[in-house]
Amino acid sequence: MTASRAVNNQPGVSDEKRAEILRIADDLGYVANRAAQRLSGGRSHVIGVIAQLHTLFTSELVLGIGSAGRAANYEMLVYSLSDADNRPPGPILDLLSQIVDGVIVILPFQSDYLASLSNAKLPIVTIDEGNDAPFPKIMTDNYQGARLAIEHLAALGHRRIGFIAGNEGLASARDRARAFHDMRAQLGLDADPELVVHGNFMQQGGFLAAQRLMRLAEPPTAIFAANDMSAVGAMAAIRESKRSVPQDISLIGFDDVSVANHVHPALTTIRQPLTQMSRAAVNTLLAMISGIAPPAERILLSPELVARESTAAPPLEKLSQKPGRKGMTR
Amino acid sequence: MTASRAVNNQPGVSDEKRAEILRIADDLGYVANRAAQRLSGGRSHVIGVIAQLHTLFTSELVLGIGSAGRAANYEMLVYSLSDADNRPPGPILDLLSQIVDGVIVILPFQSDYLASLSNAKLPIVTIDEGNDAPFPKIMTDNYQGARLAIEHLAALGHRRIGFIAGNEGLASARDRARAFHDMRAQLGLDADPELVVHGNFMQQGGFLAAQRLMRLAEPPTAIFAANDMSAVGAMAAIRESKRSVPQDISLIGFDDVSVANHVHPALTTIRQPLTQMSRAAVNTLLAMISGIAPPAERILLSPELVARESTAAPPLEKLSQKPGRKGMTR
DNA sequence: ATGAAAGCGCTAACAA
DNA sequence: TTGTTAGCGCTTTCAT
Repeated sequence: MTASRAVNNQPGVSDEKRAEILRIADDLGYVANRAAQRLSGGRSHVIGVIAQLHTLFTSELVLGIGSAGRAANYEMLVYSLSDADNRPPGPILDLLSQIVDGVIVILPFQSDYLASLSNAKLPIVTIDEGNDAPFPKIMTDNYQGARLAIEHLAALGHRRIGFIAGNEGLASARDRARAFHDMRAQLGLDADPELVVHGNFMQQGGFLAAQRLMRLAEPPTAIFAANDMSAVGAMAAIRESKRSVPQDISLIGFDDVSVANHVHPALTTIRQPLTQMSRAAVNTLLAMISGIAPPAERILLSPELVARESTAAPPLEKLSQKPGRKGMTR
Repeated sequence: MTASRAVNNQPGVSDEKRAEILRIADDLGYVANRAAQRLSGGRSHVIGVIAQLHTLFTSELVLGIGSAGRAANYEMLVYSLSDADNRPPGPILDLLSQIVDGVIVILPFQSDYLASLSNAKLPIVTIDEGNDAPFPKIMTDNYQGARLAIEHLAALGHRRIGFIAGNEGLASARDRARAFHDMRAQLGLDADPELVVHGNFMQQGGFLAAQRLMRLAEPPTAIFAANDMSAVGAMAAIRESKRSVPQDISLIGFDDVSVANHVHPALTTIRQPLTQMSRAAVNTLLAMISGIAPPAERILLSPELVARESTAAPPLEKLSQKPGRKGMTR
């Protein structure tokens, strides 16, 4: 009836009638039934998010998507993937598609998720990965970010830089590793293979990794951790080895998750533009929902160096191996 | 038609017909439309969760609810409250009620949330607060937990114990504070009011609070932080003051969030039985959905002391002020 | 044991 | 500009 048009701001209703209808609707405390809207082929004005809520980075991203959505008058519902969840995403998408107009997928650690996503009949945008998937992908330029990190350390005078790698299943981790190796070669830094250790993007992995670096015959003077949580773990291991950050060892992370700024010393890191990412994801998705072709197959956002307290010049006695300086005590 | 009965395991279908229907359904890749189920007055087998995803504790609880739900063949959808969200919960519940069979609310920092929740026409269970709300509440015995913490410290020999309080708007924080004061009096511990400092359940608040404690003319030999995140912040402040945990200062937290075990030294803490809590919440909710009256208006779960590395006996020279011992150097 | 009819709240396509 | 009709996928209730 006319009421539907009025409530949905659609043309073809006289101003008086519209005002009257809205008044009555308000009096009645009318709330649109989104499920019914969707069932009858319309739009529910709800977007779905599929995410693994295990990391701070993901939670913050979800929060950002929520705000961005709300700003566009869209509600958000989250489907939380459990860590051990190996079920195919098909049924989940089926469930969501009954309610939401489109889905933003923050890719989980387990890859191969994309394959089954591809034949969904719902607008989808992915965040943080999915190189060869048939829908738009929002990501930070991880390669460029890692370059910034190494350049920062090199500019401070570090030549022997350790690297705590991330989860190899993730493209983001691979890009950061690639940049590390490239920059190391390019800048002529110490290429000792022992300086590269495995991590898993989590605190504990960072701790173990840094422990190994600290036990090296000649430990690095700086460490680049592939994400902030690893860096926080690394910080504990460095302290445990009776060294201090940044006096003895400089430490830089990646993400700029909120803890980075609350840890002590505050962590120097590469900021992923979370707000921009969530906004870009929402905008792209809404465009697709409106039938507009996605603006770009891949949106690459620029990371940024946030210099805080955990990086400094290396200790003087290690500054260089130039003859004549070696052995200086201070 | 008969198909509905067959799919829903309802009586009144011959075994052959049922088998045939299920086979065909499977062939067709049939997936029930939950929205339609709900629209027509049935059950969607989806539960909703309203939560603020800002703290690790909340995220872990949500994950737990998801598993518990899945175990009972229920899916879960999360509505994420943004931190600055002051909108009344009414519309959110309206939205959710179109999709889910019941809602678990993890109460956000802003209180007064309950009032508007009360006239919902949907089964609701709250976690962690809501003393005088008209629905079941699941919570840990915070008072008892805080008692365990103080008793642990006292048993190690501490007499001068600092307390980093939590967000006063939360009943859980108030209960823990109350227990601290009661136990202090009961055990005859040092009652210096300067030993109690404000916190906000977050890392940064804990850091600031511990800083104040460390600057006291006579700092405490042990600190009880009202939650783990505060404790992690406090640990940084203690270190910054050139003291070490637990040699100089013992530290105990509350929650047993996953980082507690990954921090170094690993944090002694009071464990909230997260799995039990989420299971209890889900079970209670499912019972209500089935029309069974909730088993209890309030389910109180028992916390548990998890002794790790951050607590120890106080330094010998501070052990007591008994004449004749004072001034001992070791 | 099976099926037919009606309706949940909406929107699309059409008629007036 | 307004209203009517049909149908989205289900679960009732009431026949058969």
